[in-house]
Amino acid sequence: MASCSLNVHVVIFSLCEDTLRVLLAPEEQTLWQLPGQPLQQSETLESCALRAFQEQTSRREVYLEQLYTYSNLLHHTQKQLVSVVYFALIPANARREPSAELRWFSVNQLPSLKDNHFEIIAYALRRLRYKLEYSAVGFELLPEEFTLSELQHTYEVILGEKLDKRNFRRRILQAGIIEETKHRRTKGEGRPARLYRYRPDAVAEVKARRLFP
Amino acid sequence: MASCSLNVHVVIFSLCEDTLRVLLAPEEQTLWQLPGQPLQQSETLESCALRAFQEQTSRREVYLEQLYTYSNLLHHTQKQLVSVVYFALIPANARREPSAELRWFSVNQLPSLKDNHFEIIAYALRRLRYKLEYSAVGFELLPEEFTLSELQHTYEVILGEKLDKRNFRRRILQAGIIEETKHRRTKGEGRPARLYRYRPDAVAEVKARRLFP
DNA sequence: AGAATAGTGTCTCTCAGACATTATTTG
DNA sequence: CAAATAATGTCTGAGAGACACTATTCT
Repeated sequence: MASCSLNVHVVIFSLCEDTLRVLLAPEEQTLWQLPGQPLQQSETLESCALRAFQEQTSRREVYLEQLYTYSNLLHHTQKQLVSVVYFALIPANARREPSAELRWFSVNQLPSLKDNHFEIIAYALRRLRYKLEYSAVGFELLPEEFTLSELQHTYEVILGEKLDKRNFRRRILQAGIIEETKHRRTKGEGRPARLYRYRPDAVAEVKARRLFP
Repeated sequence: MASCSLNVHVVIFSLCEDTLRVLLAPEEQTLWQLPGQPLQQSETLESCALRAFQEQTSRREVYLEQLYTYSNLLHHTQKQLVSVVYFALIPANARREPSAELRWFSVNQLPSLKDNHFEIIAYALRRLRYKLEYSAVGFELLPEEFTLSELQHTYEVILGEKLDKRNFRRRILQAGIIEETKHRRTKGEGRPARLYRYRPDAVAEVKARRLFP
């Protein structure tokens, strides 16, 4: 194929101040876009996606997952636009001040976006919510050690609903994917909370209920 | 990016003679590959995928879903190979004799495959099995009207396990995604079976059980 | 002592899973 | 009437969901 520009974009989620946020780059005037770049000849799609937000995190390990590949026909220029989109999760503590002109936007208050980037973010959010229900992806937004209240709060922010504390604890514990540490965290107020950590040997994906059959 | 060849491949599943099969094209000697072709400038990814098996089916509507996008660095040629893979389902009755040199292979007895096509098929199969459990994708392999035994058999072949007849019927019926027709089918032997049809207004995706609520 | 947050147990109701017999047709 | 396939109902156990009080720390 003659002229195909292949770009890789990343939807980067993080939790700031009780809202789920997405990192966006300015496009022009009041128009924003997802961070992204053209695929280089010497890299895989994944390493290109990694590069796209490397400066945004101090973590070696980052949750990164391929989301979807979009194609757009730009009729006026007769150009074919192909974009491979990833989504990534960054814990608040591993985040740096956004470099350049990048800014964190709440998923509930997005600015005007380039191309179909709004649709892409909506899809990424749906996928994140969906994954939360059958895998252990929620930990990726938290520091290595966390309290159960923090974990529950993360779930609540992403799902956009309140959860029952006792049911949450019961299930997350008997799922066997986190383990106690010897540490506690105190906010200076109230009873200090026990810290937990994700069990690296845990089976993160759990079988979903079978609907059919 | 300078030289990127962007191909679209399709994993086409169908049910023949009690086995789940994949349509493959000969590559060279004893090596086979997934049907595919380079993306044209004037088409979207999806229409390119559709084109890749249009001659394989007489159906207007075909179940087609994007699977994953793979990138391969071919070190010796310094070329970048990007392949967007779709998977498709064709009902046995809508299938034609494979054109050209294409052949249907049982997923349990695949030949030697080009590049990472074995991995791709394995992933497509995993996805198909997974989808079967929370969506109504099984109908896409059957004619418009089908008996419950045929439907159950489809599930059994794909999942590779026997299912309980009563539980299967109970759940598939109370899920409300199929409806009775007035027709019956008889094989000439045994009691004729009632024919059902997929309800086009049905909500095919059902909520999965929440693991971590 | 009061404020703040952490931590804990029970009951009910739904639904998945196991299981065997009767009904209808054809030759 | 024999053979073949279709169709149907019940019981049990696991777990999701609703719900309120006690425990620990700090000031």
